[in-house]
Amino acid sequence: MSGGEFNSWQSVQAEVLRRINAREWKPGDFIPNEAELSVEFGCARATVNRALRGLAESGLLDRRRKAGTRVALNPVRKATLDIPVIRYEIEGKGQTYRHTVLTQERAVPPSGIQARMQIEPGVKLIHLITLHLADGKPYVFGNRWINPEAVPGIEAADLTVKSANEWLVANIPFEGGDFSFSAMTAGKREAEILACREGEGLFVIDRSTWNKGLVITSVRLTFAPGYQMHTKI
Amino acid sequence: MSGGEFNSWQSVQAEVLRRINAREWKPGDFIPNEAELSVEFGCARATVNRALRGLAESGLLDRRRKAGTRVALNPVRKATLDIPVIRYEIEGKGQTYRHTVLTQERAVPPSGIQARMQIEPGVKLIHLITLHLADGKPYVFGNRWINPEAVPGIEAADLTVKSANEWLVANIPFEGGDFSFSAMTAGKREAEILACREGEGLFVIDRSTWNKGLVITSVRLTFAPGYQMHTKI
DNA sequence: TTGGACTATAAGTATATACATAAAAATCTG
DNA sequence: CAGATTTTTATGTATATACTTATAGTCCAA
Repeated sequence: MSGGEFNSWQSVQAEVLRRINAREWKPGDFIPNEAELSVEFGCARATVNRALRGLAESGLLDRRRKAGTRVALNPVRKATLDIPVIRYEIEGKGQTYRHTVLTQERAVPPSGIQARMQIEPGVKLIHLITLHLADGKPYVFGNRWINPEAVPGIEAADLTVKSANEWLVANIPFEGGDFSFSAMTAGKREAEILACREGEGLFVIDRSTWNKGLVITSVRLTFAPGYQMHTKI
Repeated sequence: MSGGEFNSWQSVQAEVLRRINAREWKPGDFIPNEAELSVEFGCARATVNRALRGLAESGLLDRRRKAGTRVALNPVRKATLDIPVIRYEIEGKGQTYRHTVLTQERAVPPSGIQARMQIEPGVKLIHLITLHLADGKPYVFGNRWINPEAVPGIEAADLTVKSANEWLVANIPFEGGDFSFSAMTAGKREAEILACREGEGLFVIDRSTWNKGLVITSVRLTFAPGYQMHTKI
């Protein structure tokens, strides 16, 4: 072979992709090793490595040392989705953003939150209910618990000016977070706040962020009807 | 500085992350260029490049040729989520999987589907309603349209044995897909199929996949109440 | 003052080489 | 023959070097 010249990792990747799609290399098949491919493609092994690594990261190839590289059997595709700050999301659509703090208090969290945030029983957290509006219409409301232990300076911050989320991302570093996406049924409270009917299906994001083993904050975002999250692979 | 030795891209990445978290490099700041960092860290520029590229991919750094590298101002964090085949998802939880085809027909799609799949008006597609069960209980139901034009062999396939999704991922290569996640309110039909109450909030995934410019299939997955998608960053 | 050409710069990439590491396969040992 | 040990091998990574490419910034001319 080696009719074509492959002198960039992108072209190598494209060719490998083509072979997978054309079923020249079928799911489960081992493909030639990097050394062989680099000879066939007329490029350095590092170039092949770069190309294959990308495909492995996206779940299309399985690679193991010594064993080799094979086309993934069950293509668990990985989609990446952007988690924007709500203000940017709204302003990005050309709408005006506003947010209001409905309540702010110190309180002992319910047991679910307590467990998720790994808080000792009886410890009080900051509890914040906020509403974000797009063009004046309710967009999403947030039910947020903040661990003041993990967030120096939060007491002094005026969260009515900048939203808690924005204040946190701007001031408190974090290592990771976890997200869950689900749906709920609008109860009386949600219907009131989001100006929708009781019983409507609402999109919900639960998010916790942590740093140095301490959970900083845990928030449930309940979106007004019609909200969609979008991504592609 | 250069007190510590950084001889792996992971350690360089960790150190850069630490500086960002410690606000030594603040959001919006330009950080030293690769050449300078490689001197400071006592490693090759390629190693620094590898480290920074990873952080840029995850949205924490903005990199532009000539301009340089800066700490991202609005940290649009990118979460990756796995899109598994439903059978694996269910079996992975230790439950038994079963699926049934409720209806299968050829029909002209509604205009929304027609537009999304870029189908000429009046062309008939394969329309498939399926239900996936976990431990015998309704888990998700799929409302799927398949473009037979793009899927050779679909007519001959028995989709009651293998689910349409599995058949497609096993037999038809695809280049990309797009996903949207949302919530809906259970109507009479959904309530019946999923054995839930009318008016419950349900999690919905709409997915289209394409190859060579042709949309292969478009499906709406409506999940039984309680379904959650999970990811972390 | 604008707009196009030029230049300097930082990231992006390719390559040969060398060594590290995980793990499959082969070999040795009790 | 089971279990431990060694060998082999494919991927993973580091490095020096060289070249490519995008583009911010500058300069000059219309």
